[in-house]
Amino acid sequence: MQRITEQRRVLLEELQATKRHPTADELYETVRCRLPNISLGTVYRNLDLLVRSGSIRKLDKAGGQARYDADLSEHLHVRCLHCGAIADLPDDGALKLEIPLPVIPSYAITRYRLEFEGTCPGCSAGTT
Amino acid sequence: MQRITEQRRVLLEELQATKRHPTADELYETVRCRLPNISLGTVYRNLDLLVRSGSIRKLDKAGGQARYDADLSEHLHVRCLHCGAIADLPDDGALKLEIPLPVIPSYAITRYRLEFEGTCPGCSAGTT
DNA sequence: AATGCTATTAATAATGATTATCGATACTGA
DNA sequence: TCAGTATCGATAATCATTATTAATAGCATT
Ligand SMILES: [Mn+2]
Ligand SMILES: [Mn+2]
Ligand SMILES: [Zn+2]
Ligand SMILES: [Zn+2]
Repeated sequence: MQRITEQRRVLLEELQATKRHPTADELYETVRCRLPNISLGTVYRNLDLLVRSGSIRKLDKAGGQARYDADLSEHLHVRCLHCGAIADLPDDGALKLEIPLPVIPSYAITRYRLEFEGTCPGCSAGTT
Repeated sequence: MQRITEQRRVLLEELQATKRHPTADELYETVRCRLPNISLGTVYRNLDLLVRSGSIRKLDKAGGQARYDADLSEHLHVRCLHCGAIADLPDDGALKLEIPLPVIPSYAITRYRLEFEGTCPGCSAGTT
């Protein structure tokens, strides 16, 4: 009962084709080249469906637009504080983080959120 | 030129008097007992001023209300996925996390966000 | 005390990302 | 074929937060 519509398929394809962690807005612009009549609501609806079915990840952020990632492999992100762009951290080398879940009486801690922040190459070039 | 208004002082006092990490809304209700005419905009404005002056911390969250903390000591938080409540992690014992900032060429990584998630005692009691 | 200056306020409107609604359309399977 | 329903595009609504604005209050100088 979960159809594979053109809109959903193209959306997933375009997200899988980029390493840029685009926002719903950016994805909307991209997808419009192939589906000129798609509406922004459809983009949001299908991104939500894809997240819920486990096909993509949502990288949300207070006070800004969420970004989406079709790379389901375990990896961490760094977010630029100036432009909001997200980049993958290479997990080669020193970054083998093992974060143990804390144990608190009667509190069931199931997971954590970890994200790095800084200034991306583009924005540090502008701030010369 | 930064006056210490009654509204600002009471707001800070009430936040310092609780361990509950209240939202702007909750703080608004609390403060109205002492300042019945305060407006929600004033609460937001002064919380923002207090954050910017380093007197309190803001714990924001995508798709929900931000919460505020007057405890400036270094400590971590756990957020309940059901009710949104935030609790402090006791930093005694095993939780001496040392997270090294990753080094990426031309990317200036300055800090990280780490937050745990789970189910608080109240919500796990309800889900019996 | 009177004047001028500016920070702040309460009330209210606006913003912006996301979600909900709805009538129309397109699949799907009996 | 045809009922049932998933999805669509368009558009309105939501909701936390921020901006605007006219009025007021604090402070300094005359
Ligand atoms: Mn990624
Ligand atoms: Mn705390
Ligand atoms: Zn940047
Ligand atoms: Zn809870």
